Amino acid sequence: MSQPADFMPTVQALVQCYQAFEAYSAADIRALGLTPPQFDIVATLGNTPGMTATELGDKTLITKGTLTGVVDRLADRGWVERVAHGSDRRCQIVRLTKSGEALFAKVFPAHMAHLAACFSDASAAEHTRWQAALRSLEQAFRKGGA
Amino acid sequence: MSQPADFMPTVQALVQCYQAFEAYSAADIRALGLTPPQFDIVATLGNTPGMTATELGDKTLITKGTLTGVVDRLADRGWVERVAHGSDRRCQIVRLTKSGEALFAKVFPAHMAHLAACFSDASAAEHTRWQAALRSLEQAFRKGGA
DNA sequence: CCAATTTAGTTCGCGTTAGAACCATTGTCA
DNA sequence: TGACAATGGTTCTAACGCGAACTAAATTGG
Repeated sequence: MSQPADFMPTVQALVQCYQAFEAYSAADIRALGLTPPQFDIVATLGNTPGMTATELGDKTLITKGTLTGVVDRLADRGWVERVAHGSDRRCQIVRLTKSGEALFAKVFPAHMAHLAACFSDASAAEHTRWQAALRSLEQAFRKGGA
Repeated sequence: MSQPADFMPTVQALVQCYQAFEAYSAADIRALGLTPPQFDIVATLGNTPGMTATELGDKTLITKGTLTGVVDRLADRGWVERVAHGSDRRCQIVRLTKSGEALFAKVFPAHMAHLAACFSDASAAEHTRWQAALRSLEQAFRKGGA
């Protein structure tokens, strides 16, 4: 049986790593005038013809209740719009407006460049190692719940 | 120069791994009748004589503005109390009440057991590998910000 | 073809979050 | 000692976050 002393350092390392990323990323996004979920949605809608709210929630891991409010605020600022779905009157397509596309063209490359700065001297082998570790750790949590 | 195609898979793996952990952990904590930050505070105060709010915030990574509200709700339920600091009238010591200690004795081992289930067949070598990967990735984000 | 179920989104309650403004107390230093 | 900065907490605002209850529309099964 696994003891707390064995696995807690791993859990703490995960939490601290994530929070370091989150702090680094969020500061940049806020400086660009968006919140992290707002950026997430604009980035997901960029270069697409739009998608249903459910699809958007699946891709961004934002639950539908939260999504309504985030999309509302983006719509208030004129960056996204809701249009009717052709065949299913329950659905609404959320898509970027012209102004939203301009925003995407500005903030997406800027944020990618900001993240790229962290990895300027990371090798492909390091990325492989990070991804392998993270995916196996993720599996542990998914399996544990089963 | 590092390209998004190189590092985005790593970032996505981190986010997904963290969210898998968070979902797994939070579901158990809520079933125990607490929210994740509340558990964090009770766990931090357990087996201690109490500490100042600032210290508590440092250990739990909860900002002071948020901490006031979380401690308020824990105090409303009778699990923690604020007592005056002997020498500095600005400080308040937050500590578990008798009832809070009983809660800690119940929920802390329960949650540790819940997490342990994820790692029942993880070797010490795997933990070492996970921690090394997470710490080096964390360094990338901290260095990037400098 | 109609009742029962499912699905899409919104709304609501409660709690968390960061950051900024604010007050009281303490520390610094000239 | 007396202005002035730093520190400890609270309060405020705007935005998330989840789960549950709710409405409307579509699907399914008899």
